[in-house]
Amino acid sequence: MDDDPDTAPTSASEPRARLIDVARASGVSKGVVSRLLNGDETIRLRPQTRARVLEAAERLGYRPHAGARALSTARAGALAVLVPDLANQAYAAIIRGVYGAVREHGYTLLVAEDRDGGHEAPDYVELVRSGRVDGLLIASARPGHPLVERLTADPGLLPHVFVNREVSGSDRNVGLDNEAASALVVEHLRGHGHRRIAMVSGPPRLSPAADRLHGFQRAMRRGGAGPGWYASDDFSEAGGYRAATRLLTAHPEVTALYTSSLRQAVGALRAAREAGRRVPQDLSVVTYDELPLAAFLDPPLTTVRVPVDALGAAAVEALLAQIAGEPPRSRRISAGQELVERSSVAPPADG
Amino acid sequence: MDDDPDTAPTSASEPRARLIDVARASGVSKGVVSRLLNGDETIRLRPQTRARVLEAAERLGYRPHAGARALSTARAGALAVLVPDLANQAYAAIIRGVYGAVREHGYTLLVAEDRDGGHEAPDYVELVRSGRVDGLLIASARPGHPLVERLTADPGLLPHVFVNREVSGSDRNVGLDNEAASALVVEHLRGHGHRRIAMVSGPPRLSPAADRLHGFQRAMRRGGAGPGWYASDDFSEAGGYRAATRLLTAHPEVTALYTSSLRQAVGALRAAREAGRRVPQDLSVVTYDELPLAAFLDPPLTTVRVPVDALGAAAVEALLAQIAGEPPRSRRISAGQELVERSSVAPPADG
DNA sequence: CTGAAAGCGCTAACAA
DNA sequence: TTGTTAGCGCTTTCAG
Repeated sequence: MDDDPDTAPTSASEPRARLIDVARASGVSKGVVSRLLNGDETIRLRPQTRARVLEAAERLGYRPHAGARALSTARAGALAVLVPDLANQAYAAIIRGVYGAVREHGYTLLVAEDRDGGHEAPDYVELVRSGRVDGLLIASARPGHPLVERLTADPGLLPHVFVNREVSGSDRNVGLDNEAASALVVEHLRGHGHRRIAMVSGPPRLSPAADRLHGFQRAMRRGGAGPGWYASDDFSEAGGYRAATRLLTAHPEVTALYTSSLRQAVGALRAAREAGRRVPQDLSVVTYDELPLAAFLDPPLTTVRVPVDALGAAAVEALLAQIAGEPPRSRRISAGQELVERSSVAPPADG
Repeated sequence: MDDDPDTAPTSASEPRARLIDVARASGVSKGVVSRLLNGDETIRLRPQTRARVLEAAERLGYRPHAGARALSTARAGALAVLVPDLANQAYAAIIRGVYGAVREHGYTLLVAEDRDGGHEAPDYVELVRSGRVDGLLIASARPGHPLVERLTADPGLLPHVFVNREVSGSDRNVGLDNEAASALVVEHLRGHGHRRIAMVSGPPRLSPAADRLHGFQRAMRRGGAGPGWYASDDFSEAGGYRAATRLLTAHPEVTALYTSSLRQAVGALRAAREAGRRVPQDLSVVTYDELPLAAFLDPPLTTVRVPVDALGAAAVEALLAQIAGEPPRSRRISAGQELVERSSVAPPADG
């Protein structure tokens, strides 16, 4: 993969080496070079020929032209990932997970921000139809999203998977076990003696939010303490602030708060301050999203870490399988969730 | 640009329409369609022919194949932007700025994370040499970076600009006026009566960090209060924490802190807490990076906003000019900096 | 085992 | 004003 910058022709004036240049330099035909370089198993060269070709390719710094290849194979060799918000670290984590997997498969990744109120949204379908990418990893699904609606109406339109956010009715969802993550939190809190737990939930129509809430309620009921309270709002700081404020005023007896995103946690922390409640002495807080910031908040937050890399890998594999013509199927990653304990959880004041 | 999803052929089975399909459907030749669709001025069709072609293209949902076009024009129609850290909101802002400009020029943008300790770094040169993109917007430059060194040794290797982080000796830097931003902060603080101001600076070898520090010192001297104190560390939460701690213990007389990034500010806030200093009563804080999080910290932080969109636009323009064959030249955006006042600044306790 | 040649979809130079 | 045609660089089938 790597080439040596010292031997490769790097000067601007020097035109890029083409397949035919390598062929000529090594005294064989284009076909041979192509097949060899692409790892064609059926090709049987005598060792010295093979070495000669390889050496020439190396020496000339040969790189296949992506466009030419795309033209003749009808494959772009690239995938695109759509995230709703680039400024959100949680999506950066998803992108990284996806990126690693994409590279491992020798593909290029195109990252696009598919914002909610996005001005005139770019046409992602076009990305595929123009042959720039072979398929879409969609992490920005939401009800009413034009692309999602088009895709649910006609799933065969283009290869795609929905990452993290599931689309009901689709057989191309790749997600995490959000319910289990919530259960982990509830168990942790109960283990510390909390019974009156409230949850700051996300937008109810977004599947991860709904699943986290559902998991929370199930775990609470399982613990025999009723479903607990909750308030839904945006995944943002402002959303967390509002929801936590509502919760804390309506149910002052709450001793622990579980927020659905780190950004919400930041807002909830502010709400707690304004309500005059110290964390963790007067209120314990646990949040979804294990990110560096969590360790630097006041106090450092206990979080649930979820296997984002595995998510990315699974999503890419599902998409590639689809591109290869296999029938689509949804997947859920459930292993690898864990609690990261810091200092935002303490036993409730009244035991 | 937009096509109507209802009339365009969306079914998977339907093969994509090619240029020749449009030509046949409208009874003209490929050349005509190509020239018309590409806005060739010299072409003079009779109105009804033109309408017929346009209608056919629309009806068939024609999208030029990016690879084929790249092959015949020797242009990919795409650019790549390299950022050091996707999880950093500051770079998300840069990406957005760049993205807008790229779209306006009808190009596609490829976002890549070019991490410092990045495992085996992908070969970004390859991105260009393989014809996948036409040039690189590099926001991840740092001393010792292999790509940067290669590019300074041989700038003609590929079209590129260094965004935000300048590379000394290069004539392809597009940056902000970091010194002016710092001056703004110092003036604001002095206006509130502060004289003993310290700065939490970034890695000294990164140009924005050095420039911000330099601007700080100049502004301080200009105010006749000596250069002020400073401590350098990473742009991260941990870096801000360490530097602020050092500053606060070595110079307890400091009444105001200026941090070089929002992440540093988060760490500095923690350091202040641990030093028993309330913000802003005992210590005022102002930071670089105007981002949503700033409003939700405790207390909400006063920040400097810098014109990131203009940065992106200028960078893209510079790169496109270079691709078009114009001689490269560096640019600096200086207008549009402003202070966003929140509640982390108060007059010093001792006047 | 290796070479030749067709063709992927598009642009642009040249004819008509 | 519009049509024809020769590539762009690569893969792949089919001969040799």
